[in-house]
Amino acid sequence: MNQFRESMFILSRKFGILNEQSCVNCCGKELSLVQSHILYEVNRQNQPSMQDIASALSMDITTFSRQVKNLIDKNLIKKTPDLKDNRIHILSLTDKGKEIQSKIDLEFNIYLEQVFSQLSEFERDTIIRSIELLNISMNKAEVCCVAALK
Amino acid sequence: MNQFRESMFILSRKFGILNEQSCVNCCGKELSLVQSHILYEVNRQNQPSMQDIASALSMDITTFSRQVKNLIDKNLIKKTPDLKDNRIHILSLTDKGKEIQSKIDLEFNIYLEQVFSQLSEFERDTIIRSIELLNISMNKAEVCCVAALK
DNA sequence: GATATAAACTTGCATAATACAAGTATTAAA
DNA sequence: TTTAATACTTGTATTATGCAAGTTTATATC
Repeated sequence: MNQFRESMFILSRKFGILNEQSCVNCCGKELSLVQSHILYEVNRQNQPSMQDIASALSMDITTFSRQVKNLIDKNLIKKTPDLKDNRIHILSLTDKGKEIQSKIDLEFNIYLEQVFSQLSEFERDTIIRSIELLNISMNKAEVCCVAALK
Repeated sequence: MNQFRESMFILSRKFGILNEQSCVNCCGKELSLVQSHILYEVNRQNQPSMQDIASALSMDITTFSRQVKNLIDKNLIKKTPDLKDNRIHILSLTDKGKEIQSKIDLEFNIYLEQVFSQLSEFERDTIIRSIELLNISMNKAEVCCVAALK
């Protein structure tokens, strides 16, 4: 139990560093880690609203609103009013946003390949399935506060 | 590869939320998440210096220095000069710090039990070993920037 | 159809977190 | 005995954060 928490703590931190490094390698100080997360998540989701992304990143909506403004100023994100409900703003990446996003992705994959090259096919599969299994059981367990993330 | 990143992204975020919730449940607004991480890490390591903890949490040393000051003001942490080298300050938890730390631990374990109760003994072991394996291969791979964390 | 309620954001504001530059104090190296 | 390096601290400016209170649009109630 404690062993698990400790390992997860370290893994999380390392994963964070990989993300940070990928972001820095790509864009230096032009883009913060949080902003790169927003690009990542907007790219990942389908026609997401502000709420969708903010809650996926568990960010306060007001903080998020301002970060989106920053990203629009940098011409990385677009905000389109929803046709059915004008309160909702759909987020999407601009061409430049897509470019940056895939550049970060590339940087990340370079690191990831180094990590995975240490492992056998079987180990890789086991790890990926383990992480997915863990996510699933977290979804089941925490109805109250963690269920929102999929 | 992308599947891995996506699952890890979600897992990291959920783990972060569990940590945050444990921290909030324990101490409300008395303690920030970062501060709880410091307590956790000081408790985990043996006679750690400022540098040790700052780098384990990949925090800037100046930011860390100020957070330590906050925690000393809250009477949760002690700073003792190293006998052999007076530049180095060894960190340790005060009694109150230990108390808070184990209270957060308790909160965290309640969540964790809910998660693990969804899983079989075998699944649990596989998950834990997978995460450890992943940590090990990350250590091997990233000599440059991630190797520091153990 | 008018009014009340709620949802999806935005902005004001005060506080906390961050990191660079430049400092002090102590130890190690030349 | 200088010189350099390490371990930390403080000054300062910038950014991030989140609550309160706002606007605008949609939904529910009568």
